[in-house]
Amino acid sequence: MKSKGDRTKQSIVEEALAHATRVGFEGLSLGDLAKNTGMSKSGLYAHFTSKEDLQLQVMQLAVELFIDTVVKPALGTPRGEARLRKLFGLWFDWSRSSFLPGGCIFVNAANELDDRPGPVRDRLVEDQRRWLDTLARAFTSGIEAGQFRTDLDCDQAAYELYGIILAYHYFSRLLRASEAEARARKAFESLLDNARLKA
Amino acid sequence: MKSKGDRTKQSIVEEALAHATRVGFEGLSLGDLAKNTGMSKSGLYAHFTSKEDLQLQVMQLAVELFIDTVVKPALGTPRGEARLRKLFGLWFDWSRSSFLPGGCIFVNAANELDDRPGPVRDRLVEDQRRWLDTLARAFTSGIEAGQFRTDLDCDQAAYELYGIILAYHYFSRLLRASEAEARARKAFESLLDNARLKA
DNA sequence: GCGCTTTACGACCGGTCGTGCTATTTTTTG
DNA sequence: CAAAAAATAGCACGACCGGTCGTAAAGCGC
Repeated sequence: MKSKGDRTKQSIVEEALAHATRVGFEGLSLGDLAKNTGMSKSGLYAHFTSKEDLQLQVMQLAVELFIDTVVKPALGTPRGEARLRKLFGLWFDWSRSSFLPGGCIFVNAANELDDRPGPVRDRLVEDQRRWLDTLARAFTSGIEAGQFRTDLDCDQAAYELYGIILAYHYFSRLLRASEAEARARKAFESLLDNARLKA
Repeated sequence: MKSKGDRTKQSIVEEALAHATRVGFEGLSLGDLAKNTGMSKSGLYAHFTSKEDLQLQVMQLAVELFIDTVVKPALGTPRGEARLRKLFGLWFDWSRSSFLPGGCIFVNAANELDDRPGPVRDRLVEDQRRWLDTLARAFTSGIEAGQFRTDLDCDQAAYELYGIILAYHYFSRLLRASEAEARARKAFESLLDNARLKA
């Protein structure tokens, strides 16, 4: 029941998402997008009320894709350490998915928007809080399952885990370091080790 | 023996550095800079051969300031753990210094330039490699001083340390989380703990 | 304080930006 | 198949972009 307009709009936003991973949200240009989608600038623009509207829809699509690729599939694995491993592994798939030629859009956006107030930033912050909460809760579940120390600071663990993810992004994207993933996985194991109950 | 031109040029680059921490290197606009420095656009532009030239000089200044505020002062403390602590502490001063209202310029630039080839990116990569090497060597010194495990993977430790720094930047700048520094320091202690010789 | 050099200015270039408005084409519906 | 509705194109706008002029003023060694 999707109209023609809905379909073209979807493809525009997808193209914009891919482009945004490379040039950022502000770097998106309606002219470029029109060229890449084979449309006229005005024909493309008619689907949105403003550039900011476009940016918001890109964020929206990114969040939906992230939930589909990372969060939902992980819900199928048992709580605690197993789910944590799954989340971590799926994040690599996400950050390398064909939708995101420039790497994780959230990591890119976090840096670009941290000093630019507005609805796009607000939306990002909201969703990132949710994601960190998901990570923290995975640690909490690990405690409840008897896998992790009862005195584990779960928010702290989520902080450190996200640090590992950010470092991976930095090493692989800026430095083009081939060992980036191995380093991230090693750090992850070390983090889990510290969280575990000691014999 | 500094001429008038040298002085104004310096103040332009300083202003550009501060501005770049908020809007990025590409976001720098000659018109805005001219307004902020009270000059005409053409008068300002006469000091540079191109916008890219300006960007390179901003990078250059940032590196010099970083070496002065972080690297050099740390050389005064003994190698190994003490120096590592000093480097870590000084980095906070750096990232909050008045030169950088938008946070560490290197963290911002890393994300902005990771997909934009060119001399500015090349320069950044070179300097960031040096910085990571400094961190790794601090760990090596800790081994030689008998403070850390002999089987410690120093590059891995540098990776994880930079992850902590990146997470701090993310938590404080995007999420405006007041506990960001405390989290970073706790993670740092945990990293050192893992590096230390076990009893 | 003369005269050369450095520094800064205002005007202006071609180009691209986001964003309207109107016409035309295409899709959907009765 | 025609009428209504939706989608797209064409065109123009004001603003701003990086960059180039020729020229005037300020700095400075002699």
